Amino acid sequence: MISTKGRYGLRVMIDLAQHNDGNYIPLKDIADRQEISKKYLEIIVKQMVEGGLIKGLSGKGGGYKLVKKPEKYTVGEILTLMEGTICSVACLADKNYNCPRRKKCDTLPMWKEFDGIVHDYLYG
Amino acid sequence: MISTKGRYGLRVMIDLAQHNDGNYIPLKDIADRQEISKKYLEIIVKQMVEGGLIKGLSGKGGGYKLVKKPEKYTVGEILTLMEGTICSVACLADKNYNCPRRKKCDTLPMWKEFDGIVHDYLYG
DNA sequence: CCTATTTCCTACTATGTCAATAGGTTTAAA
DNA sequence: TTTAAACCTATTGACATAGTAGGAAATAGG
Repeated sequence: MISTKGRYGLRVMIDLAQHNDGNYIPLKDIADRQEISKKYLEIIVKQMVEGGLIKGLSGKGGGYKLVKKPEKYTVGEILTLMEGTICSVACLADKNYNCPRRKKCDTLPMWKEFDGIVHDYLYG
Repeated sequence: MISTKGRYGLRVMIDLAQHNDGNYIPLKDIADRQEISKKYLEIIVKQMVEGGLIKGLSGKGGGYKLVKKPEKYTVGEILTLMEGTICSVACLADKNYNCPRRKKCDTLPMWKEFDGIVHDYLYG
């Protein structure tokens, strides 16, 4: 289940795309339009700045803006940043998670196929 | 992310299908084969009995068995029982969760389409 | 009837994540 | 220099996860 971080993060990105006129957009405006606590959004946009999805400018006239054209983003990259991973099962989420049963697991192939379908939709 | 309840539950179902000879299969055997704590599996199979996926028989010679033919089950129904829901976002999980923004939400149509694809794969 | 085996039941717990809130500091434009 | 904005650290209550513990009830076979 995608948490509020992923859902709100996506809505912030769409809001920024819809007001993508070159200016920095104050978080307050986004919070008002999206009806989400500005304080909580601060945590979310911070992650997005650190992840390189957007950039922020402090001070009067400051705010946030996209770093690339809206159409260059995928929902997948936004959700992956906010959620840490969008894998359906832990077995596939972390390369270091080497399940000792992976050679004989009857469900792993299904999970891999499922994960592929999810990825195709969100990144495609 | 599907939790251990969903993943283990599915593995129990497959194990029961692979040993579906009419006899009741003791949980100990399943736990040994699947290398999962029998105590933890008790919680999981209890849910599956209550959900009507399998039936249990107490006492010597007892255990668990499927209530219908293996091919009549879908992964979706098993995961839905174990996880409560397999919706990708809370906005779609609960009929009673009436988001006040649902009429104007820019992301809801995307989530609905995504959920449809997930559903098609898991129940199809 | 007795015993071994199995399900069934209640309770407990440590750890972590979620969804924020609170209050302040720094930055930069006008 | 004022103002408006990002930026930073910390805290919190509620809930879910992933089990563990110990026993009671049921049932088949001898």
